[in-house]
Amino acid sequence: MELTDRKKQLLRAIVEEYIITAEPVGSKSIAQSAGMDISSATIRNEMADLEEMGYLEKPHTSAGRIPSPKGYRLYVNELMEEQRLSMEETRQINDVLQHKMKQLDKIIDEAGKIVSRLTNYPAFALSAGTQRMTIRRFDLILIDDHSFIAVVMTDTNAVKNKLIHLPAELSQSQLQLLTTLLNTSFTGKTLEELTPELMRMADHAAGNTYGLVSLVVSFAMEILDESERQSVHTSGVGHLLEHPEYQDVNKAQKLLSYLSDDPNLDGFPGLTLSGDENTKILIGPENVADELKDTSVVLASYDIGDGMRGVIGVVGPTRMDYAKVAAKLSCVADSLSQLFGQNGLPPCKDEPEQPHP
Amino acid sequence: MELTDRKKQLLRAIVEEYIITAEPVGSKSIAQSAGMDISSATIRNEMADLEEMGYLEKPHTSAGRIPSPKGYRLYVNELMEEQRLSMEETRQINDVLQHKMKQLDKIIDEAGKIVSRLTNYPAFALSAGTQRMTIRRFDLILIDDHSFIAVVMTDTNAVKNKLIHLPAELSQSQLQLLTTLLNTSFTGKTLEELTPELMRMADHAAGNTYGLVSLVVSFAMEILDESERQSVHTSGVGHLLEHPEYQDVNKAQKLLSYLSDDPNLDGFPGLTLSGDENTKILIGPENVADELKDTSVVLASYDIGDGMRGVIGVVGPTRMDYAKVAAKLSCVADSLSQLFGQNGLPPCKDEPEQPHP
DNA sequence: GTTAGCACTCATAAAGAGCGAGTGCTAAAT
DNA sequence: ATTTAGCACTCGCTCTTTATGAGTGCTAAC
Repeated sequence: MELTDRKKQLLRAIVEEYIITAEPVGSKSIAQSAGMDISSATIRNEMADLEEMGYLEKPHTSAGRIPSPKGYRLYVNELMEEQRLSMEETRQINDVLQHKMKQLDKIIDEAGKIVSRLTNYPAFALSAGTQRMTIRRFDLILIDDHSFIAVVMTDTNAVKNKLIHLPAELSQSQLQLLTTLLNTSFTGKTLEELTPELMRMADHAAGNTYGLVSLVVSFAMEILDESERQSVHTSGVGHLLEHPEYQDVNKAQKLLSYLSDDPNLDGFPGLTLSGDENTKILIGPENVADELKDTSVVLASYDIGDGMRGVIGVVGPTRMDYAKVAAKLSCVADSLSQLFGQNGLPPCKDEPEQPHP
Repeated sequence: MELTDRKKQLLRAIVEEYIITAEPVGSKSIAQSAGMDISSATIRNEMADLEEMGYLEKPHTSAGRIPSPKGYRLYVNELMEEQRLSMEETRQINDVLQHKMKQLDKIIDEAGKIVSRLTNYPAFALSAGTQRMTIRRFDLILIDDHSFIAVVMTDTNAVKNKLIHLPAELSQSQLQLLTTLLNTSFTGKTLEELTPELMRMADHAAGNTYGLVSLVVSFAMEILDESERQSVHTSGVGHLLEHPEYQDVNKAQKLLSYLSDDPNLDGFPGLTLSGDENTKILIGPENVADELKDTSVVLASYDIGDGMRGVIGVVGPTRMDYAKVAAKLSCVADSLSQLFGQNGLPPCKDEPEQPHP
């Protein structure tokens, strides 16, 4: 069977109608609304064809048709018009993001909230360290004779610190020595390389020194570990219930707990986003996670700098306004990329004000 | 009308029955179940009295009775038996908390999740800085000739840092000078005192130096501001839909968005927790926030050390197993207090391992 | 290839019937 | 003065029935 141009236009009309009304669409309403000048009977014939080809489905015999996942897929790939946001909308997105807090995870969280508010779907955001990180530099600051602060900077310029207390006394000169030791032996190493290095050191160092070193190094390992692990933030889960497909509490419940009780990362969408694509749409069964099998996900990725990418997305029924959602999402993603790219040092954004020269 | 002892026992039986079944309870079922040896007719009379006194309500003429908020209040205050958790349950709570991550906000988040899983109600956690904080100490670490890390330690021993880049060049000696300046002029000041101090300095300092100082100080102000602001984490919102009172999607929706789209702190429960109480129960209309008017909240507060207290709580229908929930919550709160109290320096918990002496 | 017409299907809404849990009241029993 | 048994009455549920109407598939004419 041939997928004629008219069939495509018809499919498009049906998808768009269904996106708005959430009701199965019948031949008649299409005949009236669509610009095409054909009768409902003809449309019925065409619709029967489209159904046979797998693009449409009937919820039951005497209802209208709804798009199948395959139908949505065709729509997304070929039929959908890229939606352009108004200046106003774009400005809003940028404003809020630029304005709000400066910490990486706060920004990401905030971005999720914006997306959710913008689209009326639950949103999620995950930051992914796709690359092996290493420690660039250690600094130790003496606080009093029983405690010091360890400051660790990674090669992606993230800086973390920790206050460490000791039972034994500690002098400035000891600390100096320690700093040198750390900076010569443990910089430039990945997470996996740190443990063996620590072992090697254990052999030819004083017990005392070794103890201190291992304290700081294990803190560094925590940081690397945490930064490389991906975590999901969801926001706006409440929006789910606004949509008619989730009036059924059971259905909503399932999805809701999947989203809010920190999702199992294994099947979570977005991890599979390959490097060259910026947005991705997963329709119904295309999702890996069981809980999302009749749910669609729209994803956009953004650049955090230094080879790291983050992913932000929304979750909703397969009847989703893909065009609009994709546009909004990609705007937010761009805005994020820009925000992070701004000074090449993402996790520690400078103040916009510069000191007097 | 007299509130006899029998009436109280009756009320208690009704509340407990209703907590389990979520159905209005009739005179007959009480007559059978309750240990009291009285007939259903007598119970009917008593129930009519209780209703007149405002402890019970009828959803409609020919249904059983359900407890009114006033009824729950009496139950909570006088009738409820303190629930004791099994050793096993207590151990679990402690284990998970002790085991999991070491960062303040992560712990709090985790605690929320545990509570939610434990009670099957959505939980929230908020950390409250009830006390004015000040900066105890500044350190600046030179990275290269255009950037340095500012490390700031508050009087509650929280340590934060930030990487700062400059257009102008920077030397180690300049940085040294700056550090001294900051430590003499800006330590021990509260958020409000910092701005005037900065102004004073502006008068008699070189423009260059002033610019640098103001960069670091405004970072310090951000920290103080953020630490003093309260924020809410919610978890397990999905559990809401498990309960029959939220089968009505509209009802659920309202509460859900209130909880998940960061709640307006103004009316949020828990802020009013006065110093001497450890747990608090807010029943239906006792809540300030409109969205919670027919919802109950159980709160427990825990000690973060240094005069700071955090609050953790769950949200659910007024038909809530107050005894059990309160017990679990208070166990988690104790566990948290202990966790933080452990070494007197909450936000920067040490490793459990100590270096060899 | 397109359209008009018509019989057929089937989800959904509205209306009615019957059920039964629960109440309030009255009158007898303790 | 309580307590209890008995009984008529209420009213939310559920189940069934009926009606409605949107939508389809098919056929025959254009």
